[in-house]
Parts: sequence; C-alpha cells; structure tokens
Amino acid sequence: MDAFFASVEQRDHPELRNRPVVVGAAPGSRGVVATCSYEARRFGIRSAMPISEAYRRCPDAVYLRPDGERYREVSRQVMVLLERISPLVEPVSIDEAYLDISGLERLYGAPAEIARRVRSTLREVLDLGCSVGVGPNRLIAKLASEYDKPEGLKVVSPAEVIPFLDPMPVSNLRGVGPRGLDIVRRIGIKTVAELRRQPRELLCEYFGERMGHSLYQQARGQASNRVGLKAERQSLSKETTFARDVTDRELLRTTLRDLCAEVGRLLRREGLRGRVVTLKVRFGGFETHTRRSTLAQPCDGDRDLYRSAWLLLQSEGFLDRPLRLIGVAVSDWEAGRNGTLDLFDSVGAGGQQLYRMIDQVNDRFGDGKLSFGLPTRRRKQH
DNA sequence: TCTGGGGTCCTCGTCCGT
DNA sequence: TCTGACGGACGAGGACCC
Repeated sequence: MDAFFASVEQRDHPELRNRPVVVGAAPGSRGVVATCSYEARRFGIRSAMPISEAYRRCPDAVYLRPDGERYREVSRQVMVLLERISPLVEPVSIDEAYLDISGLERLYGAPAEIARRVRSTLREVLDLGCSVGVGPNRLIAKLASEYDKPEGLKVVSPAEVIPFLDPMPVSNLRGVGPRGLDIVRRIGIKTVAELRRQPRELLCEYFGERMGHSLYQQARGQASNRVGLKAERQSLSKETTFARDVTDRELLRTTLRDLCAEVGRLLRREGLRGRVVTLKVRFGGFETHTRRSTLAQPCDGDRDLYRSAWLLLQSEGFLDRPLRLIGVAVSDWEAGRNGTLDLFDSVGAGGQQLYRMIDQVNDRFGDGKLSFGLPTRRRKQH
C-alpha cells in the first residue's frame, strides 16, 4: 500500500486530501515519523525521521497520532480483497502481501492484467492506492513493486531479471542497511551488476556466511518463489520511551508494571505462555541493553512477568543511571504451541535443498507423504 | 542534535554435559 | 580417572525491516 497510514487518514477525512499529512509521534515529543503523505514527502519528510526534524521542515503539515486498530482493520479488508483474486495470499506486514498468481492466467489474463486488477480493486472498493510488482520470485516481485511508487505497476519477466537488477544500488537488496552499505562502500561497489562480479567467498568474508550467500544469490535474481501462510509469532513485547530520562524508582516501577500488564493481556488473548522474559533498557546516550531470565514454568500472568522484569532491572544495576526507555518482552512459547513454521527463507541453502528433495518425493509419491520439522530456531539447523 | 515501537534473524561468547 | 574436543543451550547484542 502507498503511504498506508496517511492514505487511510486522507480517505477518511476528505479535508486532509492534497495536504501534507504526517502520521507519527506528537511534534515536540521524542518520536519519529511512521509514515507521511506524498504531499509531505515533497518537503523532504521521510519515515523514521525524528518528528522534530519533520516539524522543522514543514510546520504547516497535519500531524496525527497513529490509529493502529483502524489500520489493522483496513489491512484485513485489503487482505480479504486480495484473497478474492488469488487463493494464495501471504500477508508480510500490515500493508504488504505476496500473491501466488501462477495458474490464474486463464481466469484473469496475463500477469500485467492481474496486477492491474489488484490495483483497481483496491482503488474502487477501498479508495486506497497501492503499487504492484510481478516477478518470477519474491525478491523480484518486491523490487518491482517499489520500482514506480505510488500507484506503480511493473512486470519483470524471467528474461528481464538481470537487466532489471543491474543498475540498482546494492542498498535496494534485502538485508542491506546502513552497516551493509558501509561494507559495500569499502569494497568499492555501487550497483548490483558490480556486486554480481564479486566471488561468493569474498562476500562471505565481508558480510558473514549467511548474508554473503544471500547477496550472492540476490545479485543473480535468485530467491524463493514460495507463497505461504504468515509466520507464527516468535515474541511479544511492549516498550516505552520517556519524555525525559528517568531516575525515579517509583515511576519506573509503575511503568514496568503497566507494560507487563499489557504484555500479559495480549499473551492471554492470543493463548500464549512464554518461558523467557526479556528486560530492555536504554540510557540517555542511546546505549541499549537487554537481560533475560528463563522461568521455571511458562507464564502469561502480569505478576509473574513483573516479578522477573523488576528483578532483572534491580539486579543489573540499571537503576543507578537515568533511563530513556524501558521495555519487556516474552518469548519461547511452551511446547505444543507455534510448532510449525514455514522456514523456507530462513533455513539457508541446505534447508532449501531439503525442501526441493521433499518436493521431488511428494511429486513422485503423492503430496503430503513426506514432511519434516526443523528443531527450534536457536539450534544449529543442519 | 535527533533518533518509536514491534518485530525477526544472525553471530558470538560462555557454560556444561558427553 | 583425566583431558580435550565437540556441540547444544542459553544469553547478549547487532542489524535490519515495516
């Protein structure tokens, strides 16, 4: 979806149309821009920019706090419409989804026609704009969707993959953030074409085994083409940044208690019980630490969570310095929950080869005859 | 100077049992 | 009985994404 939160606000409040709209923290507070309308982007405002900076660039914009519940509801409506077009829809975030459209040509026409149908359906039914990318796999489809925002439409055929990728900056690839970009600069490359000329060993040496291998594949346009169910939740957390750094123990105590109560409420709502409680703190200079504690029994109760979190906060000496942020997370669900995950994208080359072998066996002996489970994420996945 | 909140995954170090 | 190698479990932190 294009500028999703801002577009929903502009749609629901016509007086905001054609005006710069910034959804995020309140101006004057510690916080950032979640998203902003294209009118606001003309002032150089971007997602993740400090709200104070956004306000300096455009004090006349309309500043709104995010309405998460509303956006989630609209997101559900989007997904329902997508499911009418393809039976295989994988939501990847609140405003993005992959659709498997193989085999739909007879029903709807060429891939470009299907993409146009997606775009026009969301515009006509929900009055929202989106950009659609079509490609032979997830990587290419995603990059194609980002190619011509807003309301873009780009189809990349298998033959066009390499010419499509070649001129792109390496930062467009998945997993290349500011740190990755530093390394890219150090090697002296800019484009995907230049990246593809680097030997795999060199990329692994600079980026680490997994990331190096991933970049080697991405530069060749290789990626998974599986569209599956949304992955199950691995953890659940709540955190808050104080308006001013805090030393007051009582304020820290009540804040932590509130956070634990909220996490507990959500755990119970989702029917999850976790074995590990993680405390997160951030000091004035943005120095961030986490400390975790494994419970004897999985829990979803506010009091158990609070007891562990407060113990961690006290025992680690975190109360001696002013705190900017405090947070609490729960993870490692009790056995029997969250037992199945589609890990195709995270298992690496060995795992992908296993999947291919399983597909071959199932092709020969009937689908579903063979399946396999991976041990929990932290264990070595060989 | 400024830098949210809610996530996922990866790497590395340490401890401990085999 | 001792010792070293090995690997799993666990914890911390970094990097990235939306």
